[in-house]
Amino acid sequence: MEITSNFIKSIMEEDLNSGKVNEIVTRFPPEPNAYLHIGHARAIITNFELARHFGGKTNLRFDDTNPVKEDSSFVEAIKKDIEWLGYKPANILFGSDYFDATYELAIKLIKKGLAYVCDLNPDEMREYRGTLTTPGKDSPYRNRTVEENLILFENMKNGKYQDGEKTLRAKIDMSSPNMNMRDPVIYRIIHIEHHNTGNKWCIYPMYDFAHPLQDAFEGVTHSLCSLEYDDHRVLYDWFVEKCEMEHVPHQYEFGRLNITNTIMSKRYLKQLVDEKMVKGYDDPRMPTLAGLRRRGYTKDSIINFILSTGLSRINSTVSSEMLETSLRNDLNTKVKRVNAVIDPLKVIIINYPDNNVEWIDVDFNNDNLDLGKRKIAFGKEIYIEREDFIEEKPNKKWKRLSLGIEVRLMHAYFIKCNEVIYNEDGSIKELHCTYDELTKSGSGFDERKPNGNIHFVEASTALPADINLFEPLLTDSDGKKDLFTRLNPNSWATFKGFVEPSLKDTLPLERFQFIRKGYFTTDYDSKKDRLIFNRIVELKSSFN
RNA sequence: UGGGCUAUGGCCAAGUGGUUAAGGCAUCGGACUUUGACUCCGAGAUCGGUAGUUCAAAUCUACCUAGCCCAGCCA
Repeated sequence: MEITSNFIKSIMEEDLNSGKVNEIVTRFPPEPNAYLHIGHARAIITNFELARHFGGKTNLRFDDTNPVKEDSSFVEAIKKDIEWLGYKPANILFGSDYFDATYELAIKLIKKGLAYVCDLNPDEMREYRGTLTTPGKDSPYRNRTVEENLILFENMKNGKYQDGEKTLRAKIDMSSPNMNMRDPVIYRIIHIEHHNTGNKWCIYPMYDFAHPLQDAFEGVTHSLCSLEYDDHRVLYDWFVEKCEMEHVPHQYEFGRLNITNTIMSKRYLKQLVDEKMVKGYDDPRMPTLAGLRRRGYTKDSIINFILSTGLSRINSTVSSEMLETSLRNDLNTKVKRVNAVIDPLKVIIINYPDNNVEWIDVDFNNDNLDLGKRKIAFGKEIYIEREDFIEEKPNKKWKRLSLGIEVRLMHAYFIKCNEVIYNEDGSIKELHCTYDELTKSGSGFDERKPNGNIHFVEASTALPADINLFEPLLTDSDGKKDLFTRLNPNSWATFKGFVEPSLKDTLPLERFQFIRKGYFTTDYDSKKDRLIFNRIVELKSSFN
């Protein structure tokens, strides 16, 4: 799928045509403090696809300017996710690669009288900043001399002060209606080991200062970010200008992507993992890229989904059905379609010979014959889906099995149900049916139509399997409620089912359509003697 | 009268003065069907509101309304 028309694409076209830039250079700048989720996929895909469309390039740059929150384990996870999506960064970089250069630029600002060391503590600074409707007032330290600031800043760098004791601030305008311009902090003191630079530094640049400079260092032309940075843009431009950067990058903002029934908050995702409400960041119910991968989503389904949602300056919420549709479209003709019974109900064909199993040749996928054929078994005892039987046909629309009703077992015979055998508790134990030898599939029989077609597996040859079905993690979307009270107790259900013999040697992440039941993938933990499948999505259904 | 941003069918989203206002998802009809799947037909908006400019406006102007973001030494 080609990236659709959007406002950023238009800007890039104009910039290329006007000669403002010779090449499109973008970057994806994750902070290595969490796993990437489907919301991040929009940023990744937009940056990479746009650059690719124009023959440009994209860097992966870890925004690691705050060592108290960041960790190299996240660096590896993020790299893996991007690689999985199929994108190859032109360069893999770290904000911390530029700490020396950034430090020099801070000194440059001091020398130009545009930055000063401030002794205000956090409470005082908040007080001096003013409010949304009232201007702030100048820090008492605002007019220190360049010489004094230079010495103080060097002392900061050399570890002469405690965390929080001093900051370096840009000298802009304490009465600006834009809070970001009220002398923002650009360096703070943090005595903690950094995952990349170790203990070399005890001062770290703030995002607003570091980010535009990093973009400029790398020759980024179009720096894409989300809407909430809109009123940081003037500050972004201020730093690029005042630091006299050779390359002048420009920031453009787009809206975040939300999906219905999906948790898109780093904090909540972390809480789910930390409090063991899920089995980790790659739990198949998680909207992390790692979780979606384990769930069985293909990278193409995710990319196509993102591209199909478009891009604008609106924070949008698209239906989760769109993601599901994208997966179905991707897999429909690509994967084998096989028989699996998730919630088995035993059926005995009373007029079929004992101890006999016949094998039937069947295409793996009618719509893609290249996938080949396999043999499916039929015999005296079979399993069908418990939900495919109701004693009394409820209405004319019911296209499954009922007492006295005849259906076709796909690729095999018509069967008619004659008797229901019950357990002591009144539940259905098994069904006694008869089959009609004349109705064998492929025989050309057309004397009568069955009341629908259902799938089955032959009992003696079927492979037992754990089949996991998922529902959304939360029961509602009221973000005000406590996470615990919103948890969906049915988000993970495991069934003891059976699959057809052709799945004997399946490997993790192989994908199938279980006929009439949805798309499934073989779980990472699946073994030859203990098959495990995860449902990716159900098939679309106009029933119910 | 703090600043900024946004407003096209149920959800996304093209469209930048002249088109019957693209497309996708969802929905509702219908055809087909050995998956109630797929596929194929068909159905739906006058563009937040009001007033203007113009031969002509979703596209320009003004005003209004609604929503989102900003007061971290987070990003």
